[in-house]
This record gives sequence, structure tokens and C-alpha cells, in this order.
Amino acid sequence: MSRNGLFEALLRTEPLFKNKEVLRHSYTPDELPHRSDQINQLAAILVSALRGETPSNVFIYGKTGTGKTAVARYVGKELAKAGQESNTTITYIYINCEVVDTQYRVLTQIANNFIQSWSDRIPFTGWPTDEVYAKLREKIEEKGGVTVIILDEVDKLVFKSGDDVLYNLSRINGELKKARVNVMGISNDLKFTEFLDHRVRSSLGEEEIIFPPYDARQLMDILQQRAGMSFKDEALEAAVIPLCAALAAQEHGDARRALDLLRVSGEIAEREGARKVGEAHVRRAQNKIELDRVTEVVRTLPTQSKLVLLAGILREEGGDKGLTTGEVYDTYATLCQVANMDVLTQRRVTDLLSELDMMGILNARVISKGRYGRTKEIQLSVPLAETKAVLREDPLLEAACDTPVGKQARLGI
DNA sequence: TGTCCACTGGAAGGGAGGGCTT
DNA sequence: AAGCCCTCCCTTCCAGTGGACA
Repeated sequence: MSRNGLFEALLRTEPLFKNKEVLRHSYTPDELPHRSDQINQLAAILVSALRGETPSNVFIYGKTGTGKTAVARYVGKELAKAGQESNTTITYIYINCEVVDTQYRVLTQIANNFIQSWSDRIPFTGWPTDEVYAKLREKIEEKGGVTVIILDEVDKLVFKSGDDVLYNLSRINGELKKARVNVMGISNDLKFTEFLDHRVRSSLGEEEIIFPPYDARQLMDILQQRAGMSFKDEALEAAVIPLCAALAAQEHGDARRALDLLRVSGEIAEREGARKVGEAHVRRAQNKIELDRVTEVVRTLPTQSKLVLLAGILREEGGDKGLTTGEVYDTYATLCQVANMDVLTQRRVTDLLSELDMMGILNARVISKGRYGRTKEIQLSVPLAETKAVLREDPLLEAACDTPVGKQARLGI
């Protein structure tokens, strides 16, 4: 084959996408279908900023992929735009607390928004926190008007660093003369305010907006809108969008998942050189997304958890069904020796099993076997061969992967 | 009906490691 | 550099338990 031949075939296939970016998470569309209620609610709260008053702080709740971030950013941008037109100073700052997850970094990030020159910026580390806070106050005062701060995934911040940031931000208006600050917290954990100091809770939760999950029909509208922008005409078979919507609706109405499905289906179809995206591509995309998720989770597991998981896999491969904690632990202990790792106590392994259960890698339910005691019945919920292949990538586990266990070991295989 | 198994899962505390302050 | 504090991972200890079996 000539050197050109490698790409020739790929180049000859007609692309199905017009603009793939539209399907990515980072894209904020100009129109948000089925969210006009929430947009209006939020706008009604924030409109007082345009009148020079302090808007109430807001907490926004809703599961992943329900449009919280998109709505908050959209309204924030519109508000800033309206501020410009009416000559009111409105600053809008968006912070994702999964990335910026300490009090120091949040305050620094906000303050640096007001500081243009690099040399005056607050450094990543070094300053005492209250000095950063003082600088932030000074800068907000200098700028004047209303500063809207959006703290996305604020629950991550509170769980990692406590509610000090929220407490400080909720007090800041009392210390400002002309300027005003409004905080908008976004969380997908409905119960998370229980962990907050009551003063913070009452001050930041002045208004609450709930984002319900999308149902299948609403997801279809969203997909339709984005498909029009991202795919070429006639690139999708009629069944594709309803199927993506139905599958995502089963996953608690996650629009992000629906868009992922559509994008991955398109990628698979394109790679195969298909002229249209069909139902089969969506099914394959569904499997691929799920496998990618599992692979990623398993790959980043700590070694001890990997060994516990491997113990389960080897036992199930050997034909053992309905494993108990004791059985998994025995095998785990053997594998530790092979891998030359410390053997943890059974108590600790119980916790690791519970963690794997929570991650959806296995199913552990407590059962009683009467005379023969009470235990967890463990069943893996990931494909054995693929998961084992991921574990084998870890050099520490290579030898352990080929250890005969359970029935096999007894038969001397 | 009582016993007893094989655990479960809470509580408390040790110790390593990282980050911050002095 | 030293000291302090916090977090994470782990151990030890132990009371509690659903249900098969005698």
C-alpha cells in the first residue's frame, strides 16, 4: 500500500458532521428549550441588580445534565449585556468549584478577575487568606455596581474545604459601602445545605430554584435543535434522535448523556464510513460510553481496590457465583502475596467492597445464610474480560492476573 | 424456641504525608 | 527547618443480626 493509501480511504468517506463542537459539554446554546420557567425565575431575581439594588442570593439544584450551568451562564451573560446597555456596572464571574476547590483559590480567582496587569495578580500561594479577602473586598468596591458570582458544583467545595468561603462571601455586603455582591450556588446534591452553618444557609439560600430532569420528549427537542446545527442534512436516520432521548431519559433525564450518545453515534458511523447514522450506531455508542466510564473508573482505582476487584473477577471467571465477603477476601489475600503487597484486614476490605458497590462496579447486598452466618453477596456488574484487561495494564498486578484461584486452584490448573 | 454462624458496620485511634505558619 | 494541623488510610475492638438448623 502506498503511504497515501493510509489516509486515502478515510478522506474519501463523507463526513457526517457539520460542526461537532455544538455537541460538546462546553457549548452554551443561544436557546435553551424547556427551561424558560427557570430562566424567567432567575431573571426576576437578578433584575434588581439593574435597578442598583442587591439581588437575593440563589441556590440552584438539579441532577447532572438538567441545564443548571447553561441557564446560570446564559442569564449571567444576558444580565451583563443589559447592564452595559443601561450603564449599570455588572460583573459576572463563573467559577467551577470542582476545579477551584479551596477557599484561597476561590477568593484569588474572583479577585484576579478585577486585576488586569499580571504583575499585580494575587499569586497561587503565599498570601494569608484574610489578606486575599481584604484585597478582594477592595477590588469589588473599586469596581462598584453589582458582582454576580456563580459557584458551580459548590457542594464539592464545601465537602473539601468547608463552608468558610460561603460564610465570608455572605458577609461581604455588610462590609462594602457602594458595591454589592450576589452569590449563585449550583449543586446537584439536594441535601448538601444540611452541612452548612445555619447563618450561611439562610443568607445564601434566600431563593432556591429546582431544575427537574428532562423527560424523553424534552430531550428530543434538545437533540433536534443541536442535531440541526451539528450534523449535515439527512445524516441521521429518523429513529436515532428518539432512541438517544429514550436511553438518556432512563438515566434520570440527563441531557449531557443524550448529547454524548448522539455525538459518539455520529463518530462511530463516520469511522465506519456509513452514509447515515442508524439505530445500531446508537446502541454501539451506548455500550462504548458505558465501557469507557467503567474503564476510566477502574484504571484510577487504588492498587488495593484493584486487587479486591481482581479477586472477584478471577473467582467469577472460575465459575464461582454469588461470592461472599469471606471468599473474596481469601482470594484477595492470595493475590496480595503474588503481587507482593500488604494484606489489609477484612474490615478494611469490607469498606473497599462497599466503595466498589457505590461506584457501580459490583453489586453487594447483605444476605443471611442462617446457620452459616450473615455476609455480603457479591456480583460483578462489569464485563469480566475487558475489566481484567484494564487491570493488567497496572504493572503491579500483571502476575496476579494469571493466578489460579477458587475451583481452578483446587483442580491444580 | 433458642443457638450460633460469619459476618456487618460503628467507634476510636494510630500513623504517614501534605500543606501552612512561624 | 521545625512545628502544627488536617486528611486519608488503615487497624483494632466489638456489639449487633437474619435466619437455618437442632
